[in-house]
Amino acid sequence: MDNTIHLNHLRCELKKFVSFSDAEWEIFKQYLEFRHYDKKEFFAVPGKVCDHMGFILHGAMRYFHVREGVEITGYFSFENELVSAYKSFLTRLPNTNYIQAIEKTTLILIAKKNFELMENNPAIAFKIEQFGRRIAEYYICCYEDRVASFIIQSPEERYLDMQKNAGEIFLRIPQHYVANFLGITPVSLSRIRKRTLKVHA
Amino acid sequence: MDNTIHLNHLRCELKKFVSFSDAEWEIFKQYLEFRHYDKKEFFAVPGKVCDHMGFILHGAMRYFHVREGVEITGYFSFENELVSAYKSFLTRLPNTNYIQAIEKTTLILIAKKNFELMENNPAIAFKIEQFGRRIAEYYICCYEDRVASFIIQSPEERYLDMQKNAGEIFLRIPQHYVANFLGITPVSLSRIRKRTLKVHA
DNA sequence: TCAAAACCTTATCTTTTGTTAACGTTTTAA
DNA sequence: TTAAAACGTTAACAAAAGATAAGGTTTTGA
Repeated sequence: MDNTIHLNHLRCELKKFVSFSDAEWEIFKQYLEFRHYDKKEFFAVPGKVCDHMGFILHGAMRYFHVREGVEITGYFSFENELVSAYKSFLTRLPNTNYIQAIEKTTLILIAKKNFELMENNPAIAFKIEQFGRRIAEYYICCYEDRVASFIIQSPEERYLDMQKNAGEIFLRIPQHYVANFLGITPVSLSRIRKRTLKVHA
Repeated sequence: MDNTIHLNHLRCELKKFVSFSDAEWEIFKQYLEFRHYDKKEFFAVPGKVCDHMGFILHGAMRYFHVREGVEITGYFSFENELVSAYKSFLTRLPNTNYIQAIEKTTLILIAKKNFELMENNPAIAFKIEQFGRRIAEYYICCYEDRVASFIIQSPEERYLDMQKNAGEIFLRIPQHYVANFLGITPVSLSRIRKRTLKVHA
């Protein structure tokens, strides 16, 4: 199978973090693997160290914790986004949540050990260091906003914001997952939807 | 004034991110400034780009938003921690919250422009890149836990966890600030305290 | 195709939180 | 030193959310 198209796509998408020279890209792409996940297949599970970072070519992933036997969804990732149990990937400590494909999903993977090989390869070490930094900084910006939303906004306001800014999500994700993401129960989200519908009608 | 002791202290504390060689440290420390903040003095305000990252030698800082004229506290930083409006510092976009000293506080500052100078100085660029990466990765791990706490835990559970793991905070921070940090109102925290007190009595 | 599972809504009841205000104590600053 | 401000608690009521269960629809998978 020829994956050239997908690798070029990846290189292009990664420009929002860092631009690889042709020489660097030749090295970098050697360390990538393609992997397909069926719906409901797991990318990461609790108790195991997360050894990979993935780039989503197509599909979607769901992050969730299990607490007293109940799944609580904390996050989603979609096409052209990265996916990883980042803390575990960074610290090599056992992961604490599940990451699962919620559609048929194809990832391009980078193994932690390959990351480390590149970090020790002078031809690409600096670029990898930049790459890792930009990714981390990008996610910090996202996290800053997300934490602020929990501090400043009510669940209803979070829902309305999400509907405005990420309405697409609702077309692909069951509402009871979205509810968890907003920090509330599915029943509560259903009520909020009913409430806010009347305002617009 | 001789700040050698404080600079050595900083170098030691930064080892949790990265170790500077003697040569690198000589360069790095040239770019640092000391600054004192009186109680209630601002490190960052909304609408202005945050141009510095600070290391707290002593004192404490409070992060808060103002919403409809009301202050909502989102975070604190203490001795030997970093302080910055990180997203603004990284993106050069106007900051959206206040960062204020809540005690007499002394910081060692790095200006963004000095960071950039070092990023372009071959003698230290790689180390700076590593430094920036490790800081970002460190905060990502913190944020991952903090977001999870909002998704998984009730306010009461967050309070009990905080009391267990960061009890020291309560000795220095007014409770109505802590309440915001937990995502609730001061009145609600007061009730939670009363409730949970009875369990232990 | 068809039974099972998943999903969303609704209802009921309980618990928790928000809001506002009052009160007493402590801290602050002139 | 002293008046003002800040702080924590409590009360009363309203609003919102959690828990549980039931019902109907849609999706899934054998």
